[in-house]
Amino acid sequence: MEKLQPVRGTRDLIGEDQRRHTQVIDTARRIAALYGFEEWTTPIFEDTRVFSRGLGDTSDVVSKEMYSFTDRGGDSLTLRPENTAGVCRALVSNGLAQANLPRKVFYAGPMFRYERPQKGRYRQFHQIGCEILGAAEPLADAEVIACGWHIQQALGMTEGVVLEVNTLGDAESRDAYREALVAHFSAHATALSADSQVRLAKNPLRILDSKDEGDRKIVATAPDIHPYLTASAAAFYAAVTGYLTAFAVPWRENPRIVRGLDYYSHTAFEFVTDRLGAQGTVMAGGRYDGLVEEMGGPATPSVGWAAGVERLSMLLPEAPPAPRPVAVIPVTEAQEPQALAALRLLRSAGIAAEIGYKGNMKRRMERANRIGARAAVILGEDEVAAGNAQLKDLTTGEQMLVPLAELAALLR
RNA sequence: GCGGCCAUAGCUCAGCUGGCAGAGCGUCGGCUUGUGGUGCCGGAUGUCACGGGUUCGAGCCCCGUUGGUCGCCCCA
Repeated sequence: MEKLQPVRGTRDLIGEDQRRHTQVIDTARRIAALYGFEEWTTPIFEDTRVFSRGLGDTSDVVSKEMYSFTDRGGDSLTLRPENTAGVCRALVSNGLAQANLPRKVFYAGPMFRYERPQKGRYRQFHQIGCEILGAAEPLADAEVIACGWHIQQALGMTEGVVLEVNTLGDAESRDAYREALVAHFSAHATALSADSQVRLAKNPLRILDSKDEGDRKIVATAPDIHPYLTASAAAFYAAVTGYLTAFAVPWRENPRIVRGLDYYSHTAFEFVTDRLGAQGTVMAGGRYDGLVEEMGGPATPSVGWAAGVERLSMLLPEAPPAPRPVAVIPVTEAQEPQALAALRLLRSAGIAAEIGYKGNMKRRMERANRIGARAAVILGEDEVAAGNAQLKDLTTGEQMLVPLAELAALLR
């Protein structure tokens, strides 16, 4: 029979991998709650239009990178490639866009993109994210970034990670900037890489993050957006960065950060590291003032970010340790009832405890060691008769006789 | 969609110019019938990724496929 393997770009989370994953999500959930975010869970698949609206036709995203399928009712459905669109759709579907804004949403869960896997990049991967829906104020941008920064701090990974911030301005600023960029790159068109010559026609902003050596020289002399900002867009950017400083979040300006889609405006930011090969972005986000309208809701200015759990897991300074239970060991079968009673006692006291299902005492000791038990509670005929147990510390090897009544307190 | 590198035991890997399939770790058993982890002795484990080809003979050479990995494209 053919050996079954996980499908390309998917993987199992077991042992240390799962503990890292859990730590990232639990920590993010806890910190996000401190900032007033409530957790939402939206469906893993949606009507394809939830994701295709607003994407336009400038990229391969819709045609090549979504897991889309037709269900038995003939509807086109898509496994969610990201969760911002789903959250915006949920806001509208549940009638929440009408009142009580802004709404602050945290989410965590699997996402799916049909891509070639590489370091930190999978076909089923996991994201956490925070969105503030219905807030046009720059304080919202700064707060959502501060929350992301705080999560990374709580995970102990801010060493080597830098927050880069830029603005895309408003529509008027961006149109002017795009024109200037096209003029600059057109003047060097023949020197551009083949990829970038295509970008020049399709999505000129993307030339700014080309990895081609020759392109980079031309990019270096390309204009920044800042001279093209309208007065109000410039004021918005100044307010966001001022609030970041007030929140004590270290940041630096990177005028090369862009976004490809039209519904983005103003703030764009990325937390980047050089420790993940080609996949240097750890957490990325920005302001999207047009997306909720794309979902059929009212104009709802919003800002948020998403982060890949796999990448955050790889950056954890150390793996969370495996839990170390207490092993309860009857010396012979005759002590099994007392062993079960001790198990119950320990678990009721909130102490993780295990019992082997078979084997003599030696086997059970070996198993206790293998599962990483921190202590063994050994119940023999003599101990049981006197209401005692042997309590053995499996790290030091020290063993002492203790009354059963004191067990839980000694192991807490 | 495109390219570089890789694929031998559960894991990490060695395998000479093409000549009997190997090591360490792990695992199992024993030394030790009321004590793990450290010691000593012993055992088991392979479609050498898959399919073709060359050869007296292929883990090794050639072609293809699949998978992994690192990049490119893309990155909502």
